[in-house]
Amino acid sequence: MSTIQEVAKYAGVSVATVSRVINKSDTVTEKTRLRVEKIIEELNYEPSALGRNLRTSESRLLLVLLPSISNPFYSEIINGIQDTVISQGYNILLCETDSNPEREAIYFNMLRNRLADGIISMDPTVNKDKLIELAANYPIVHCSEYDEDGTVAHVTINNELAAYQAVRHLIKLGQKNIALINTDETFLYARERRRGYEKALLEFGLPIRKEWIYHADKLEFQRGQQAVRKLFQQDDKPTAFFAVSDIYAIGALKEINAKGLRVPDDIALVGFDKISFSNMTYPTLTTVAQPMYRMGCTAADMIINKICGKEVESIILDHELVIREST
Amino acid sequence: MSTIQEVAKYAGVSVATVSRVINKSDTVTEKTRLRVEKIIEELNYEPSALGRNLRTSESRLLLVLLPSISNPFYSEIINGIQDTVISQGYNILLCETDSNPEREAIYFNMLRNRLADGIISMDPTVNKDKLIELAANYPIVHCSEYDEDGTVAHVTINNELAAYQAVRHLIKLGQKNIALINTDETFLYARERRRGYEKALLEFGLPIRKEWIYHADKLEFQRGQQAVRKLFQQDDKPTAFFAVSDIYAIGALKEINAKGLRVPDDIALVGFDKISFSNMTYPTLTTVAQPMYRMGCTAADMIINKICGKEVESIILDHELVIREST
DNA sequence: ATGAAAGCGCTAACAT
DNA sequence: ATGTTAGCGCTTTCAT
Repeated sequence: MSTIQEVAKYAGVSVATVSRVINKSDTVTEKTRLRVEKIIEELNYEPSALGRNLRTSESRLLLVLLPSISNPFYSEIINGIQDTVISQGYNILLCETDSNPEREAIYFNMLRNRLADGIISMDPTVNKDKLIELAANYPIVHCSEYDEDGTVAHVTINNELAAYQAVRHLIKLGQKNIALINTDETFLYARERRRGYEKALLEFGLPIRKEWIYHADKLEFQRGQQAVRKLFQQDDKPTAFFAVSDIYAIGALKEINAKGLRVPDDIALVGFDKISFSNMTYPTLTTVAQPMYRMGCTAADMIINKICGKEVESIILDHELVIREST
Repeated sequence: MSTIQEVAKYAGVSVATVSRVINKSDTVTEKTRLRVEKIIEELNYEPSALGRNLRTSESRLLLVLLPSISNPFYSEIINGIQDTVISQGYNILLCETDSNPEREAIYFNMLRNRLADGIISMDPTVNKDKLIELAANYPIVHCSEYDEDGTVAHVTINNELAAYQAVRHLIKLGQKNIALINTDETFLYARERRRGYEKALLEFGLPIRKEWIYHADKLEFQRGQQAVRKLFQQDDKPTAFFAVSDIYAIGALKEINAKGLRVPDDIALVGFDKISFSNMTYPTLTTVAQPMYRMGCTAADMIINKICGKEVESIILDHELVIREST
């Protein structure tokens, strides 16, 4: 690997001039520029980001933290982020945390280390204190998930309202026995969606039955199957399910079909996220669509503004209930 | 952010000693070590990776290139990589290329830049010349996909054999009219699996019919639906499908169901990859399982060995035909 | 056991 | 328009 020194030497100029050529300063004569560029080409020289970053103390790298890449929900968000940051000269690196505090700490450290300029986190706040402390000194925004106490700027949807509308939709269809398939309530969205579910029930005079609220721990299809199995073991069986993720809804659907019951005639079902799978099931899934691409773009704009020292406000985007065959 | 200088100053020692404490050198007295550690704690000091990397010229960061994170096939591979590299003091950054040469170039440059120590690529070789040139000077291994001309070490399965076995399975079930739903043949696995498909047909005296080989361009469910639609427009209709990805197979299944045909009675169907969703469909999908986790571990071992200057050999892992309800 | 000092590759302030 | 030089934060060699 050649260095700026070698380029300078062979081009017969100083390193400063080479640096000027690389950084497109306009105070270099055409002739010099061409000579330097020729040498750069010949030596196959590439400026070391390490040296540059150490000097400028910026890396133009953004970290995107996500619990797991196997949830297709994140894909579109990432596309939005990617498209937005690239146009601004940044790049993103995806960091899978598994919601594991140790892994999270590694990525947090990359920020303190100056290896990255900012973090877009889609992770529930595993290490809350650390995050808040970090966010005070470094650019961090939350996307989709966020910290309820609210010191960190975020972009998200109104999860409570979305869940409320989904459940109200079921109730208006005549459903009275609606179970909730929820995820781990360390996720804020899980807590919010439960609230929306409960609010809808209360509003229509339906009882909130603890035994009809199922908590899955991992976001896997199998957990949706398990949920249905468990809920159907009870004497009083629900006739409708609201799942906080399409992943669970798809698992639930599989189990309902396996029991010989028909959706939506015997059992109604609503999911959340409108992942692409949700349109491949039989029947297709009623679900809540989030503006994922736009959410990604927004998060990207926010983090870049933050890096530039601007104040950024949290943003709530619109969602939409997409009614398909399962209700 | 505090620096090593400040720590040295407050601890009343030289920066060299602080460095020794950080790097756990054993030539520091207990007493000094404790004093320095106390100051590090107090100042909330974190060594700058930038300074360190510039000095040691290593980053302990590995890049993992993948075409798209929305294909669940990659998830398990990444888990394998992650688990392996962490134990060796490395970290990975996921880079979504969209098989776009420009994006790929960005990540290639991170390697030349010394921002990363090595690349595990699951991308088809978009920019072949560049890759080969790079691989000559930097640690790169291919995982799953690879370069047929073979200068870059890789870990993969025998795609041709796997496809052959899948199709043979259909033939032994009495199927004579088997269509292939393939992906873009810039992917080597697409070319190999087609070869396996053709080999099986030839071996059992069945004709290879060009019009029964469908090429989808993007890896989306919809393409599987389209494939079936297209293939069914023909006068001579296939009665079985071999799809080179579960994604296509799932789309195909949806379309077959929509036509009122039954799987496997009317139409038989085999997929590839054994993604988790392939067990959620009705009926469940016969598919080819790859040892994804192990593939990830192997790729990780290979790249680390390469970084350490060792010679590494390409490796072929075993696959397995998983027979389920769709055949 | 510890310190002084060089230097990794680069940018930018200052000098010419 | 170009060169000289300091210094970003760290590790490591060589002295002491």
